[in-house]
Amino acid sequence: MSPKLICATTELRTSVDAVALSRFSPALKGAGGKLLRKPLLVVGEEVRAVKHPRGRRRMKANDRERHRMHNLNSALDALRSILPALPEDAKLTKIETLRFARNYIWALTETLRMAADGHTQEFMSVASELNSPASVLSAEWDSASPAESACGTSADLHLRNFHTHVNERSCSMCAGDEPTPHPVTFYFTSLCGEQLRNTWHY
DNA sequence: TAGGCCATCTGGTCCT
DNA sequence: AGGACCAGATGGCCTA
Repeated sequence: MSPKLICATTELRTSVDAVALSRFSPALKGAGGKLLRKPLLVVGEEVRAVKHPRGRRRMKANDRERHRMHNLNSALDALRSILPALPEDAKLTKIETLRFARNYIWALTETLRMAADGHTQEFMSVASELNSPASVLSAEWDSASPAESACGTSADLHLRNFHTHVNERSCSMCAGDEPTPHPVTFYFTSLCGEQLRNTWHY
């Protein structure tokens, strides 16, 4: 027998007070169409939760878990906000955000490495030739493996133009190496930092 | 309608 | 004991 739902969502107190049973609750839409799930109060469950320490502990644990996941999502949003702009409607999914960030870091590192290797002039020309990321479909920015993309074996290449230039030179990624911070990176960050920002941030 | 993505709940495990 | 973290389960929404 399913729990009996008693009160309306407007009568809810804090999520700590309520027994959260989102699977039984109607979905609510917030600003921007974001899905809001308010827990419904189930009187029988609440009484049980108040009476039994175990139930109360569970409610607190649920609330903490909810809060933890919200923090995680906030961090992901913060990460999305510093990645190159994409078309308005193309909000990256969680997995896409993480992969894109990894690839983006790798790409920037490669850019700096090229500059550090004495290809400053070429680096500048490559940088100036880069298309706006906003003009690239989001799918092309997402890739499971930067190394795959660099080797041209992945269908969904990201930073296509950039990789083209990298591939023409020696590509450490093709040897299966993980991208590692280059000592000279910091030197060039201070030397060319402004130009990099202008290139990659829109 | 199936599949992808997401939010939430839940129980287990580890740590302080 | 209680909190943090994790993975599995579940159900809602959206889109092709």
